Amino acid sequence: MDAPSTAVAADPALERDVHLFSDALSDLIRVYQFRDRDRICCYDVSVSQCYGLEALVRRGPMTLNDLAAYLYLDKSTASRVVDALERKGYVARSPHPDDGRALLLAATAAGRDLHARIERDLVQEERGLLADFDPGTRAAMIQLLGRITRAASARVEASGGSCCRIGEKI
Amino acid sequence: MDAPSTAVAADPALERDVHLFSDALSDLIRVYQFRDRDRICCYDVSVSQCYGLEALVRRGPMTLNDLAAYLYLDKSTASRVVDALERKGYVARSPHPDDGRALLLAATAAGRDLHARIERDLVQEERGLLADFDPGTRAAMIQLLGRITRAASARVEASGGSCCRIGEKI
DNA sequence: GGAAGATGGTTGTATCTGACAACCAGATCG
DNA sequence: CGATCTGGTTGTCAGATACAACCATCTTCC
Repeated sequence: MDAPSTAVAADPALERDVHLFSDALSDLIRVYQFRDRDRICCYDVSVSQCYGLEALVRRGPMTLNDLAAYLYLDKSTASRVVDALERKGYVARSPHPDDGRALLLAATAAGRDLHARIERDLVQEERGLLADFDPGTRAAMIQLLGRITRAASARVEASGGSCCRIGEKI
Repeated sequence: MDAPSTAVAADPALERDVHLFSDALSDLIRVYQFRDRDRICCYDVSVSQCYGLEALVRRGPMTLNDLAAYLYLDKSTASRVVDALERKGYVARSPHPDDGRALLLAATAAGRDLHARIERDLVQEERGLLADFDPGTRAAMIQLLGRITRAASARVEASGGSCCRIGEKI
Protein backbone atom coordinates (compact mmCIF):
# COMPACT_ATOMS: atom_id res chain seq x y z
CA MET A 1 0.00 0.00 0.00
CA ASP A 2 2.70 2.51 0.76
CA ALA A 3 6.20 2.61 -0.60
CA PRO A 4 8.61 0.04 0.70
CA SER A 5 10.50 1.37 3.64
CA THR A 6 13.71 1.08 1.71
CA ALA A 7 12.56 4.08 -0.30
CA VAL A 8 12.76 6.16 2.81
CA ALA A 9 16.35 5.28 3.49
CA ALA A 10 17.42 5.40 -0.14
CA ASP A 11 18.45 9.04 -0.16
CA PRO A 12 18.71 10.76 3.20
CA ALA A 13 19.28 14.17 1.59
CA LEU A 14 16.13 13.81 -0.45
CA GLU A 15 14.25 12.64 2.58
CA ARG A 16 15.31 15.67 4.56
CA ASP A 17 14.43 17.97 1.67
CA VAL A 18 11.03 16.41 1.23
CA HIS A 19 10.23 17.05 4.87
CA LEU A 20 11.45 20.61 4.70
CA PHE A 21 9.57 21.09 1.49
CA SER A 22 6.40 19.59 2.85
CA ASP A 23 6.47 21.79 5.91
CA ALA A 24 7.28 24.87 3.86
CA LEU A 25 4.48 24.14 1.46
CA SER A 26 2.09 23.54 4.30
CA ASP A 27 2.99 26.89 5.83
CA LEU A 28 2.57 28.59 2.51
CA ILE A 29 -0.86 27.16 1.94
CA ARG A 30 -1.97 28.08 5.42
CA VAL A 31 -0.79 31.66 5.16
CA TYR A 32 -2.16 32.03 1.67
CA GLN A 33 -5.52 30.71 2.72
CA PHE A 34 -5.65 33.56 5.13
CA ARG A 35 -4.22 35.99 2.63
CA ASP A 36 -6.96 34.91 0.28
CA ARG A 37 -9.63 35.40 2.91
CA ASP A 38 -8.20 38.84 3.37
CA ARG A 39 -8.36 39.52 -0.33
CA ILE A 40 -12.16 39.42 -0.07
CA CYS A 41 -12.57 42.86 1.34
CA CYS A 42 -9.79 44.30 -0.76
CA TYR A 43 -11.47 43.51 -4.04
CA ASP A 44 -15.13 42.91 -3.26
CA VAL A 45 -15.08 39.27 -4.27
CA SER A 46 -14.89 36.18 -2.10
CA VAL A 47 -12.16 33.61 -2.50
CA SER A 48 -14.25 31.28 -4.61
CA GLN A 49 -15.54 34.15 -6.65
CA CYS A 50 -12.00 35.24 -7.28
CA TYR A 51 -10.98 31.78 -8.45
CA GLY A 52 -14.06 31.54 -10.61
CA LEU A 53 -13.31 34.84 -12.22
CA GLU A 54 -9.71 33.84 -12.72
CA ALA A 55 -10.78 30.63 -14.42
CA LEU A 56 -13.04 32.47 -16.82
CA VAL A 57 -10.40 35.05 -17.64
CA ARG A 58 -7.55 32.62 -18.05
CA ARG A 59 -9.34 29.77 -19.74
CA GLY A 60 -12.06 31.62 -21.58
CA PRO A 61 -15.81 31.02 -21.57
CA MET A 62 -17.03 27.72 -20.19
CA THR A 63 -20.17 26.09 -18.93
CA LEU A 64 -21.21 26.05 -15.32
CA ASN A 65 -20.42 22.39 -14.96
CA ASP A 66 -16.94 22.95 -16.31
CA LEU A 67 -16.40 25.78 -13.90
CA ALA A 68 -17.65 23.70 -11.00
CA ALA A 69 -15.27 20.92 -11.93
CA TYR A 70 -12.39 23.34 -12.26
CA LEU A 71 -13.08 24.81 -8.85
CA TYR A 72 -13.82 21.44 -7.26
CA LEU A 73 -17.18 22.75 -6.17
CA ASP A 74 -20.65 21.31 -6.37
CA LYS A 75 -22.55 22.73 -9.31
CA SER A 76 -25.05 24.33 -6.94
CA THR A 77 -22.27 26.16 -5.17
CA ALA A 78 -20.73 27.14 -8.49
CA SER A 79 -24.10 28.45 -9.58
CA ARG A 80 -24.24 30.72 -6.55
CA VAL A 81 -20.67 31.85 -7.08
CA VAL A 82 -21.67 32.85 -10.59
CA ASP A 83 -24.78 34.53 -9.20
CA ALA A 84 -22.59 36.76 -7.10
CA LEU A 85 -20.14 37.49 -9.89
CA GLU A 86 -22.98 38.29 -12.24
CA ARG A 87 -24.67 40.53 -9.71
CA LYS A 88 -21.43 42.44 -9.36
CA GLY A 89 -21.07 42.68 -13.10
CA TYR A 90 -17.91 40.64 -13.49
CA VAL A 91 -19.38 37.67 -15.31
CA ALA A 92 -22.19 37.20 -17.80
CA ARG A 93 -24.34 34.15 -18.45
CA SER A 94 -25.18 33.54 -22.10
CA PRO A 95 -27.13 30.70 -23.67
CA HIS A 96 -24.87 28.01 -25.04
CA PRO A 97 -24.91 28.01 -28.85
CA ASP A 98 -25.02 24.23 -29.18
CA ASP A 99 -27.03 23.19 -26.15
CA GLY A 100 -30.21 24.85 -24.98
CA ARG A 101 -29.77 23.62 -21.43
CA ALA A 102 -26.25 24.86 -20.97
CA LEU A 103 -24.82 28.27 -20.26
CA LEU A 104 -21.72 29.91 -21.50
CA LEU A 105 -20.12 31.88 -18.72
CA ALA A 106 -17.75 34.63 -19.66
CA ALA A 107 -15.92 37.38 -17.83
CA THR A 108 -17.10 40.87 -18.68
CA ALA A 109 -14.75 43.76 -19.33
CA ALA A 110 -15.13 44.75 -15.69
CA GLY A 111 -14.30 41.19 -14.69
CA ARG A 112 -11.17 41.10 -16.81
CA ASP A 113 -10.22 44.43 -15.38
CA LEU A 114 -10.65 43.27 -11.80
CA HIS A 115 -8.68 40.13 -12.50
CA ALA A 116 -5.88 42.17 -14.04
CA ARG A 117 -5.81 44.37 -10.98
CA ILE A 118 -5.64 41.44 -8.60
CA GLU A 119 -2.99 39.70 -10.64
CA ARG A 120 -0.95 42.86 -10.90
CA ASP A 121 -0.94 43.21 -7.12
CA LEU A 122 0.09 39.61 -6.64
CA VAL A 123 2.77 39.83 -9.27
CA GLN A 124 4.05 42.97 -7.67
CA GLU A 125 4.40 41.14 -4.40
CA GLU A 126 6.17 38.18 -5.95
CA ARG A 127 8.48 39.96 -8.32
CA GLY A 128 10.93 41.00 -5.66
CA LEU A 129 11.10 37.52 -4.24
CA LEU A 130 11.68 35.85 -7.54
CA ALA A 131 14.29 38.34 -8.68
CA ASP A 132 16.84 36.85 -6.29
CA PHE A 133 16.92 33.53 -8.09
CA ASP A 134 18.61 32.82 -11.36
CA PRO A 135 16.49 32.02 -14.42
CA GLY A 136 17.26 28.30 -14.31
CA THR A 137 16.07 27.99 -10.74
CA ARG A 138 13.02 30.07 -11.48
CA ALA A 139 12.11 27.81 -14.36
CA ALA A 140 12.58 24.77 -12.16
CA MET A 141 10.29 26.23 -9.54
CA ILE A 142 7.58 27.01 -12.02
CA GLN A 143 7.87 23.52 -13.38
CA LEU A 144 7.70 22.01 -9.93
CA LEU A 145 4.68 24.05 -8.91
CA GLY A 146 2.89 22.80 -12.01
CA ARG A 147 3.81 19.23 -11.26
CA ILE A 148 2.68 19.43 -7.68
CA THR A 149 -0.59 20.92 -8.76
CA ARG A 150 -1.18 18.24 -11.35
CA ALA A 151 -0.22 15.52 -8.91
CA ALA A 152 -2.56 16.89 -6.28
CA SER A 153 -5.45 17.25 -8.68
CA ALA A 154 -4.83 13.80 -10.13
CA ARG A 155 -4.90 12.40 -6.64
CA VAL A 156 -8.12 14.24 -5.88
CA GLU A 157 -9.73 12.92 -9.03
CA ALA A 158 -8.46 9.42 -8.47
CA SER A 159 -9.88 9.42 -4.98
CA GLY A 160 -13.35 9.79 -6.38
CA GLY A 161 -14.04 13.48 -6.57
CA SER A 162 -15.41 14.91 -3.40
CA CYS A 163 -13.95 12.53 -0.91
CA CYS A 164 -11.67 9.62 -0.38
CA ARG A 165 -13.25 6.21 -0.13
CA ILE A 166 -15.02 6.38 3.16
CA GLY A 167 -14.12 3.72 5.62
CA GLU A 168 -10.99 2.77 3.80
CA LYS A 169 -7.95 2.72 5.97
CA ILE A 170 -5.52 5.39 4.87
CA MET B 1 2.33 53.98 -4.61
CA ASP B 2 3.14 51.07 -6.81
CA ALA B 3 6.44 50.37 -8.47
CA PRO B 4 7.46 52.65 -11.28
CA SER B 5 6.48 51.22 -14.61
CA THR B 6 10.11 51.03 -15.57
CA ALA B 7 10.42 48.10 -13.17
CA VAL B 8 8.08 46.13 -15.36
CA ALA B 9 10.19 46.57 -18.44
CA ALA B 10 13.48 46.16 -16.64
CA ASP B 11 13.77 42.42 -17.13
CA PRO B 12 11.35 40.83 -19.55
CA ALA B 13 12.47 37.31 -18.64
CA LEU B 14 11.81 37.98 -14.98
CA GLU B 15 8.49 39.55 -15.81
CA ARG B 16 7.43 36.52 -17.78
CA ASP B 17 8.60 34.19 -15.02
CA VAL B 18 6.75 36.17 -12.39
CA HIS B 19 3.53 35.81 -14.32
CA LEU B 20 4.04 32.13 -14.86
CA PHE B 21 4.98 31.73 -11.26
CA SER B 22 2.02 33.70 -10.03
CA ASP B 23 -0.41 31.65 -12.08
CA ALA B 24 1.23 28.40 -11.07
CA LEU B 25 1.11 29.36 -7.43
CA SER B 26 -2.49 30.42 -7.75
CA ASP B 27 -3.39 27.07 -9.26
CA LEU B 28 -1.52 25.27 -6.56
CA ILE B 29 -3.29 27.10 -3.77
CA ARG B 30 -6.65 26.52 -5.36
CA VAL B 31 -6.11 22.80 -5.81
CA TYR B 32 -4.61 22.43 -2.38
CA GLN B 33 -7.48 24.22 -0.76
CA PHE B 34 -9.70 21.58 -2.20
CA ARG B 35 -7.29 18.82 -1.40
CA ASP B 36 -7.34 20.10 2.14
CA ARG B 37 -11.12 20.10 2.26
CA ASP B 38 -10.87 16.55 1.10
CA ARG B 39 -8.45 15.69 3.85
CA ILE B 40 -11.22 16.31 6.36
CA CYS B 41 -12.97 13.04 5.83
CA CYS B 42 -9.76 11.13 5.34
CA TYR B 43 -8.43 11.92 8.78
CA ASP B 44 -11.44 13.01 10.81
CA VAL B 45 -10.19 16.57 11.31
CA SER B 46 -11.20 19.74 9.52
CA VAL B 47 -8.71 21.92 7.72
CA SER B 48 -8.31 24.36 10.58
CA GLN B 49 -8.15 21.54 13.07
CA CYS B 50 -5.41 19.99 11.01
CA TYR B 51 -3.41 23.19 10.93
CA GLY B 52 -3.96 23.68 14.63
CA LEU B 53 -2.72 20.21 15.36
CA GLU B 54 0.24 20.72 13.09
CA ALA B 55 1.14 23.93 14.88
CA LEU B 56 1.06 22.22 18.26
CA VAL B 57 3.11 19.30 17.05
CA ARG B 58 5.69 21.31 15.18
CA ARG B 59 6.05 24.27 17.52
CA GLY B 60 5.26 22.63 20.82
CA PRO B 61 2.74 23.67 23.47
CA MET B 62 1.37 27.17 23.24
CA THR B 63 -1.47 29.27 24.56
CA LEU B 64 -4.76 29.66 22.79
CA ASN B 65 -3.98 33.22 21.81
CA ASP B 66 -0.71 32.15 20.25
CA LEU B 67 -2.45 29.44 18.32
CA ALA B 68 -5.11 31.85 17.11
CA ALA B 69 -2.44 34.25 15.90
CA TYR B 70 -0.56 31.47 14.18
CA LEU B 71 -3.68 30.33 12.38
CA TYR B 72 -4.87 33.87 11.68
CA LEU B 73 -8.12 33.07 13.43
CA ASP B 74 -10.16 34.90 16.00
CA LYS B 75 -9.53 33.53 19.47
CA SER B 76 -13.14 32.41 19.69
CA THR B 77 -12.76 30.36 16.55
CA ALA B 78 -9.46 28.98 17.76
CA SER B 79 -11.15 28.03 21.01
CA ARG B 80 -13.72 26.01 19.09
CA VAL B 81 -11.05 24.42 16.95
CA VAL B 82 -9.36 23.32 20.14
CA ASP B 83 -12.71 22.11 21.49
CA ALA B 84 -13.01 19.79 18.54
CA LEU B 85 -9.43 18.58 18.76
CA GLU B 86 -9.80 17.99 22.46
CA ARG B 87 -13.07 16.15 22.00
CA LYS B 88 -11.36 13.87 19.52
CA GLY B 89 -8.47 13.32 21.88
CA TYR B 90 -5.74 14.94 19.80
CA VAL B 91 -5.05 17.96 21.99
CA ALA B 92 -5.16 18.60 25.72
CA ARG B 93 -5.75 21.85 27.56
CA SER B 94 -3.64 22.29 30.69
CA PRO B 95 -3.40 25.23 33.03
CA HIS B 96 -0.51 27.51 32.25
CA PRO B 97 2.18 27.25 34.91
CA ASP B 98 2.87 30.98 35.05
CA ASP B 99 -0.52 32.48 34.33
CA GLY B 100 -3.76 31.35 35.89
CA ARG B 101 -5.82 32.77 33.05
CA ALA B 102 -3.95 31.11 30.26
CA LEU B 103 -3.96 27.58 28.93
CA LEU B 104 -1.18 25.48 27.62
CA LEU B 105 -2.36 23.54 24.63
CA ALA B 106 -0.43 20.46 23.69
CA ALA B 107 -0.85 17.64 21.26
CA THR B 108 -1.51 14.28 22.85
CA ALA B 109 0.18 11.10 21.75
CA ALA B 110 -2.81 10.39 19.52
CA GLY B 111 -2.49 13.88 18.07
CA ARG B 112 1.18 13.45 17.31
CA ASP B 113 0.39 10.12 15.79
CA LEU B 114 -2.31 11.54 13.55
CA HIS B 115 -0.05 14.36 12.49
CA ALA B 116 2.70 11.91 11.65
CA ARG B 117 0.29 9.91 9.57
CA ILE B 118 -0.91 12.94 7.64
CA GLU B 119 2.60 14.21 7.10
CA ARG B 120 3.77 10.81 5.99
CA ASP B 121 1.05 10.68 3.35
CA LEU B 122 1.90 14.15 2.11
CA VAL B 123 5.59 13.45 2.06
CA GLN B 124 4.93 10.27 0.17
CA GLU B 125 3.10 12.25 -2.44
CA GLU B 126 5.79 14.87 -2.76
CA ARG B 127 8.84 12.67 -2.65
CA GLY B 128 8.49 11.49 -6.22
CA LEU B 129 8.04 15.01 -7.48
CA LEU B 130 11.02 16.40 -5.67
CA ALA B 131 13.31 13.54 -6.62
CA ASP B 132 13.58 14.84 -10.17
CA PHE B 133 15.37 17.99 -9.13
CA ASP B 134 18.96 18.27 -8.06
CA PRO B 135 19.76 19.17 -4.46
CA GLY B 136 20.70 22.74 -5.25
CA THR B 137 17.41 23.42 -6.95
CA ARG B 138 15.54 21.71 -4.16
CA ALA B 139 17.25 23.90 -1.61
CA ALA B 140 16.40 26.98 -3.63
CA MET B 141 12.78 25.95 -3.81
CA ILE B 142 12.53 25.40 -0.10
CA GLN B 143 14.15 28.74 0.47
CA LEU B 144 11.77 30.45 -1.90
CA LEU B 145 8.70 28.87 -0.36
CA GLY B 146 9.84 30.15 3.02
CA ARG B 147 10.40 33.63 1.66
CA ILE B 148 7.03 33.76 -0.01
CA THR B 149 5.36 32.64 3.16
CA ARG B 150 7.17 35.23 5.23
CA ALA B 151 6.42 37.94 2.71
CA ALA B 152 2.76 37.04 2.62
CA SER B 153 2.44 36.89 6.39
CA ALA B 154 4.35 40.14 6.77
CA ARG B 155 1.99 41.74 4.33
CA VAL B 156 -0.99 40.38 6.22
CA GLU B 157 0.34 41.68 9.48
CA ALA B 158 1.27 45.04 8.02
CA SER B 159 -2.20 45.45 6.62
CA GLY B 160 -3.62 45.44 10.10
CA GLY B 161 -4.49 41.87 10.89
CA SER B 162 -7.89 40.87 9.68
CA CYS B 163 -8.25 43.14 6.72
CA CYS B 164 -6.61 45.75 4.59
CA ARG B 165 -7.42 49.34 5.28
CA ILE B 166 -10.96 49.61 4.09
CA GLY B 167 -11.57 52.27 1.55
CA GLU B 168 -7.93 52.67 0.77
CA LYS B 169 -7.08 52.44 -2.87
CA ILE B 170 -5.09 49.34 -3.58
C1' DG C 1 -3.59 46.06 49.97
C1' DG C 2 -7.29 47.13 47.01
C1' DA C 3 -9.55 49.29 43.04
C1' DA C 4 -9.17 50.02 38.01
C1' DG C 5 -7.85 48.43 33.97
C1' DA C 6 -5.64 44.94 30.87
C1' DT C 7 -5.45 40.23 29.20
C1' DG C 8 -6.70 35.14 28.23
C1' DG C 9 -10.62 32.27 27.22
C1' DT C 10 -15.48 30.98 26.55
C1' DT C 11 -20.08 31.47 24.95
C1' DG C 12 -23.96 33.68 22.20
C1' DT C 13 -25.20 35.12 17.72
C1' DA C 14 -25.11 36.27 12.86
C1' DT C 15 -23.15 35.50 8.37
C1' DC C 16 -21.14 33.01 4.78
C1' DT C 17 -19.67 28.98 2.35
C1' DG C 18 -20.39 24.64 0.93
C1' DA C 19 -22.78 19.99 0.11
C1' DC C 20 -26.79 17.22 -0.81
C1' DA C 21 -31.30 16.58 -2.59
C1' DA C 22 -35.26 17.78 -5.15
C1' DC C 23 -36.60 19.84 -8.98
C1' DC C 24 -37.21 21.87 -13.95
C1' DA C 25 -36.00 22.31 -18.77
C1' DG C 26 -33.89 20.83 -22.70
C1' DA C 27 -31.34 16.93 -25.15
C1' DT C 28 -30.77 12.12 -26.51
C1' DC C 29 -31.97 7.59 -27.35
C1' DG C 30 -35.07 3.69 -27.85
C1' DC D 1 -43.23 9.94 -28.97
C1' DG D 2 -42.00 8.46 -24.38
C1' DA D 3 -38.05 7.19 -21.21
C1' DT D 4 -33.96 8.64 -19.71
C1' DC D 5 -30.00 11.59 -19.26
C1' DT D 6 -27.80 16.01 -18.49
C1' DG D 7 -27.16 21.10 -17.27
C1' DG D 8 -28.64 24.32 -14.12
C1' DT D 9 -31.40 26.37 -10.10
C1' DT D 10 -33.43 26.43 -5.64
C1' DG D 11 -34.38 24.67 -0.78
C1' DT D 12 -32.25 23.26 3.23
C1' DC D 13 -28.86 22.02 6.50
C1' DA D 14 -24.14 21.72 8.58
C1' DG D 15 -19.76 23.80 9.53
C1' DA D 16 -16.49 27.68 9.93
C1' DT D 17 -15.66 32.19 11.15
C1' DA D 18 -16.03 36.94 13.11
C1' DC D 19 -17.77 40.08 16.50
C1' DA D 20 -19.46 41.16 20.91
C1' DA D 21 -20.45 40.30 25.56
C1' DC D 22 -18.91 38.08 29.34
C1' DC D 23 -15.99 35.93 33.31
C1' DA D 24 -11.71 35.05 35.62
C1' DT D 25 -7.22 36.29 36.54
C1' DC D 26 -3.28 39.22 36.28
C1' DT D 27 -1.00 43.92 36.51
C1' DT D 28 -0.64 48.59 37.76
C1' DC D 29 -0.85 52.23 40.54
C1' DC D 30 -2.59 54.84 44.36
